[in-house]
Amino acid sequence: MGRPRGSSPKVDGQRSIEADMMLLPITRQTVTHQATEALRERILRGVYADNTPLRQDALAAELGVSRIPIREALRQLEAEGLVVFNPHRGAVVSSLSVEEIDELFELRAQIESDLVRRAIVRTRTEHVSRAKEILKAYEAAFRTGEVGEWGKLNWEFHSTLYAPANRPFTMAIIQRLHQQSDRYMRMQLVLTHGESRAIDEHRAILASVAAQDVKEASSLMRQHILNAGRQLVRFVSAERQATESRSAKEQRP
Amino acid sequence: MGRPRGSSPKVDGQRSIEADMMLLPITRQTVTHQATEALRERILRGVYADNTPLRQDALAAELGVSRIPIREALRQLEAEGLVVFNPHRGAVVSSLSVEEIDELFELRAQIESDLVRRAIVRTRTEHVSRAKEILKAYEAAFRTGEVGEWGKLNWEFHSTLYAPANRPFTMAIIQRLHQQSDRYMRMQLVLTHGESRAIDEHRAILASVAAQDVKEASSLMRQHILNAGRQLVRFVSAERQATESRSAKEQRP
DNA sequence: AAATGGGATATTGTATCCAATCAATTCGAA
DNA sequence: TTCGAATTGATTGGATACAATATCCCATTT
Repeated sequence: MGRPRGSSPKVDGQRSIEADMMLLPITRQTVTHQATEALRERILRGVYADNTPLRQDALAAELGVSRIPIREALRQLEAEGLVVFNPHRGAVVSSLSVEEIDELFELRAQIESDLVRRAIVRTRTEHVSRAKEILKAYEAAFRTGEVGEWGKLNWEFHSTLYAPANRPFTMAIIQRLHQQSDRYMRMQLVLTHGESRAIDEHRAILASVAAQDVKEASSLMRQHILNAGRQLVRFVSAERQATESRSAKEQRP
Repeated sequence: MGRPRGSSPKVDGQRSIEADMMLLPITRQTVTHQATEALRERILRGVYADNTPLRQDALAAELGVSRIPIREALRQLEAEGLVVFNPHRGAVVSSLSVEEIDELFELRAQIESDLVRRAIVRTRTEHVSRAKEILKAYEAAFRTGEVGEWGKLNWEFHSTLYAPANRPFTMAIIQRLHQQSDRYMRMQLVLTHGESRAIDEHRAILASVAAQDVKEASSLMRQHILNAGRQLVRFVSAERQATESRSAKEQRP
């Protein structure tokens, strides 16, 4: 599933093509696709923070492409909820209200607790061991403060547990919800040096999954997500309160 | 909402502008936005059926615009799951497998039964009367066979019941799931002249909502959606079986 | 002080051009 | 004949240049 197409070498031409193949093993993707991924990555990693205006020319220059793929990428990210378009005023990185964050986590709790319930009866030992591996990497990233990796590994852990449920449709939706929530979780981790409660919760979840305890696993997952949500809502509220009063002070110094 | 722009006559010149203003009061939308809506509408109404290739040039000519807004619209629809891109081969209208349809309805049942549960305690009489109005229009459209209106009214009915829950995030997701499912329901209605079971179920749901019976409403909603899903899965399975054996016959006559 | 009227700066959209790629068909050889 | 390779035709992917809007800001005017 990894690389779309290994070769199709097309030796025909002259000869430098082979050399190119060596240097760029495979880049078999359209520029639009690459731009979409690059921009999504930057938004998720916080390079472009909330409400950052995304100027087409600047992005095009930055990625070394024309504006066409940039615009298509932005449209796609708009549909994913990561950017918002204002006609003739451009795109900005989307921002979730506290209420939306709260709703987001409640929705996740509902869907994901059901997913783990469905998955657990079909979970094989290889799933568990794979989840265990990911958890190790996750905890390492947590300790070393690599918040960039954190989000990806967190999703990998969760999705590994859900995979046996065989619900591709639901998974796609949940992945987007994870994207949104991880964006703020990452910020929280950076600024608070992270609570390690999530680690314990992950371990407990994995243990109950390994033990095939459907009820327990589902319940733990639900609480895990709701806990994270509550914590995050508190954090974001405080954060916004702070910046708000700060900007108010700037207005009349 | 019919035609995006009657013509774009480009009369520019001197004075016909006033006349245009009279005819088209204000169309304050970007062409990309209009193209997106036009294409989405056509896909949902079955003008472009499953797996129909969507040629950029053809669509551009059809809508009287250039290829750029078409491509951006297609990207957006791709993110909505209505079209699928194949690099260098173009976009085609997406098609759901029977398994995906099944999953889709189970997911809807889960989320929407919860939504109505949350909504019901905040439901006011005006919500109920509005839902009753929509239901009347819905049944009328059902009788007269206006399957185009059907999907829209079905969504309006459901969303009216969910609105008091105040869950914009969840609503956006559910709306997309409705889009996907209505696409196939519409086909079913056309070809089977429609079962009227949905009408009875809708009435029962509305009655339980009006009676503030949380448990009953949630349960009815869940069954309503699962029923529709089961019915649709049967229909689509049979349909695909038929066309499959038909095309097999064509291959060796 | 409020309203008006330009620019300046973006985005939005069109038009053209070219390269890369895929699909189909033709061509050639076993 | 049949299988495989090369050619061709059509389409997408992408760049560039340019025209058109729309918004924001700011100076000017009333």
